[in-house]
Amino acid sequence: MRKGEETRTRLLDVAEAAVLQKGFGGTSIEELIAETGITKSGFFYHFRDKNELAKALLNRYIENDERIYDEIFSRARDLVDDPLQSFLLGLKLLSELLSDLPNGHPGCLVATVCYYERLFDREIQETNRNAVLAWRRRFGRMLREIMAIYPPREPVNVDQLADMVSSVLEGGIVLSKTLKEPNTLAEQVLMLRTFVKMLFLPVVEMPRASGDSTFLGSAEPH
Amino acid sequence: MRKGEETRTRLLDVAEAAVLQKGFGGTSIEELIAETGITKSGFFYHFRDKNELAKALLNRYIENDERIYDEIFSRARDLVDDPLQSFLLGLKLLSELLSDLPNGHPGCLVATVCYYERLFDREIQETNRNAVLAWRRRFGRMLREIMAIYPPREPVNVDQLADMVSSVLEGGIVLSKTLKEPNTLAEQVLMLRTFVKMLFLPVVEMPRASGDSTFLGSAEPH
DNA sequence: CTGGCTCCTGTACCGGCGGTACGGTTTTCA
DNA sequence: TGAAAACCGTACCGCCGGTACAGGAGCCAG
Repeated sequence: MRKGEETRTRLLDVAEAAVLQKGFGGTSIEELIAETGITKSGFFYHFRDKNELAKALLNRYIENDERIYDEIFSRARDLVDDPLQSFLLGLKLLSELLSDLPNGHPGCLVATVCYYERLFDREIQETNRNAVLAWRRRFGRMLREIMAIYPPREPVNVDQLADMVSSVLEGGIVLSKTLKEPNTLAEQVLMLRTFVKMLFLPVVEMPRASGDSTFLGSAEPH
Repeated sequence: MRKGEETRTRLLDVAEAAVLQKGFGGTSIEELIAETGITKSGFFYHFRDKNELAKALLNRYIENDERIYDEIFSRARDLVDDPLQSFLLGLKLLSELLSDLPNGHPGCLVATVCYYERLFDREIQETNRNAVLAWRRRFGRMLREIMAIYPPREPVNVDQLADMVSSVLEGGIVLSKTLKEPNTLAEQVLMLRTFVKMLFLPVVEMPRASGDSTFLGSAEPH
């Protein structure tokens, strides 16, 4: 029992890294068992076929993902009481966590599965769909709390705004990976944070004084 | 010459649809030639290997993508003179175009390639990277024009804001496909539009009266 | 100490697929 | 009409996913 779990975990670790770099179709079982150090029979002892490997991989990824969000936003909630400030802090913490990843975000399995729909059975697609719906509920819950206090400056649909968080994360990952700019993802999260801040925080007429206008209109040419 | 191009185009059409549904690794050459109605020899007459098919596929996709953006935003530019209003109109037109797709957006090849990096040579990855950089330049150019007139309400980096457009599009596609909700993508684009609007359009103290949702805000710059 | 369970290894085999090689054939256009 | 373009047919290779099945090492309860 103990030994089996350990091997299985190692196998999943190797598979996850490979799949995020080459996709499911591009990842061969033989390559996984070579790197894990087991035989083909060993692999098929743990997983009936590639589809079941994908299932286990996706479930594990989603669970881990949820855990991370739980930690971040509950910590933000502990530090700040106001729901808006707490959410903004959570986004800040998230962006810090993302920019601390040494080689950038490795990629999102949900997106990988999404671009592989026809290869897997309905169960996996349903799992994937539920993961995205869980994100919608999670961020939606927090946004509803905010909206109960802060009237949004523009009329917005809560679910769509919640989806915006997922969109920016998924899109940011694609950009970050494609550009090979690890920081882009974290920057996008901060940009989203600016959006939320602007949407809910009342306008304050700041005295035009201090020089905090770092980025304002000036970016590199070209 | 003429016939060859036609077959090649049909092959690329079939391949693009298949790749967006199953990824490169999940798409077999044999299945492509079966649907196109040619033989294996015919396939390898047009493309030396799968890598070259991917290259042609990606280049064609990017060109078409650029063409669509050109059309939309130049049309918006023709209709409205103000750079901000023109950009907002462009986003509106884009969202309409996206919600008019009968089966939703089929997927973005740039994202597919991004999740397949290790499978292709550097040339393809470079092509993909340049496509994203072209998006950054495109939206950045328009945003700079806007910023020359409208001071942003919050300090933002132009490139990061330009990337936000790409992020929301890429992320919206993932969400739309995963949720099987074709409209989600268009909604996300409109949400981004709200962001841009809020960021640049001056605050107007509206008398709390009628339904609010006018698309083109009616305020004058500055 | 023994039997049974978990966790594998080893070997053999199948069919599909990417890719190569190469000769032949039809179609197209100058 | 003739050469180039655009294929077709066939045969073959090696990798890979998957199946089948036999067996073995280690551990733990009775």
